[in-house]
Amino acid sequence: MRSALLAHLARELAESCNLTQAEFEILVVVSEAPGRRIRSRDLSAALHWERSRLSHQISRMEARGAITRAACDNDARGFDVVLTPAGLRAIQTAAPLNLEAVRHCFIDVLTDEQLDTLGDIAEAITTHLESEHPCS
Amino acid sequence: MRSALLAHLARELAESCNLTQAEFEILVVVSEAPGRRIRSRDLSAALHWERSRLSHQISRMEARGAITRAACDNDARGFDVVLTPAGLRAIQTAAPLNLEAVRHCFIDVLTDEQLDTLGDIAEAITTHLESEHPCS
DNA sequence: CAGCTATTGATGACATGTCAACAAACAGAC
DNA sequence: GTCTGTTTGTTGACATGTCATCAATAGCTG
Repeated sequence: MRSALLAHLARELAESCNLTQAEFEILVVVSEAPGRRIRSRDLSAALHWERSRLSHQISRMEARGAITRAACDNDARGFDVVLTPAGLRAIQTAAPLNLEAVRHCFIDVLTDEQLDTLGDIAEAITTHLESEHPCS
Repeated sequence: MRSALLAHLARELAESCNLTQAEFEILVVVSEAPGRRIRSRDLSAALHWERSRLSHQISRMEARGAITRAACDNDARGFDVVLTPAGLRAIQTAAPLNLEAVRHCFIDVLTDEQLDTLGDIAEAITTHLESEHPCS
């Protein structure tokens, strides 16, 4: 169920906006950050991605023109990820469409009660996992 | 939640049995098939995998000695995937461990009521998706 | 049987993710 | 300041997944 749902959402995203799931996630976080810019380190933490994965992905997206790297103020090692106008347009187009898709395929299909229970389930499992694996 | 859970299970699988998620799935289906052999076409259908992906994966697993290709009776195009003794041992070791991990991280954490609801949720969404996307 | 179309796997190009090793910059102890 | 260990991001090798394409075979229709 889970994989079918995610595959469906990813497909819709790709078809309607020409965006990858990964690209979408990055754009969401960057666009929500103050000043529409965020340091690479914080981005990887927000996404729970490895730094290396993020580095590759940023390179690809930079090549496609959705984001750019900008010098970081107080740390010469890092840099800020900044949305280009094109990237901003992309996320502004995609976000409402994706929201609508999620609502249509997920929220609307379930009762309020089921949604509540699902929230409890997610919380229970997450808590349990964290108690077992504090590292990650 | 979902991704953390799956990542946790995959990690346990890898650590305890030296098996990939993909390898595990294949071994499960093959070991459950009559005669512990199954045709490639049917395997890809059972897993909802692309044939190409399966082809690559089978090549890799064949190289590692978990399975072999055997001629198929009534169709010279296809072949049967057969477990080697090593593959059989691997799945027989891994299956109970994985079952235990799932139980520990998932089933035991939830109430019976939550499990019931989760089943309903999965069914509702799956049904809805299929009605929208009959092709897949 | 001959000819056409569908099915089945394989393959190569490419996109993406992980891992280990690395260099540069930071930060604290001295 | 300098040493030392840590953090940050990059890189290259590799594993894996997708896509388009291909060859061989099946199977149907005349």
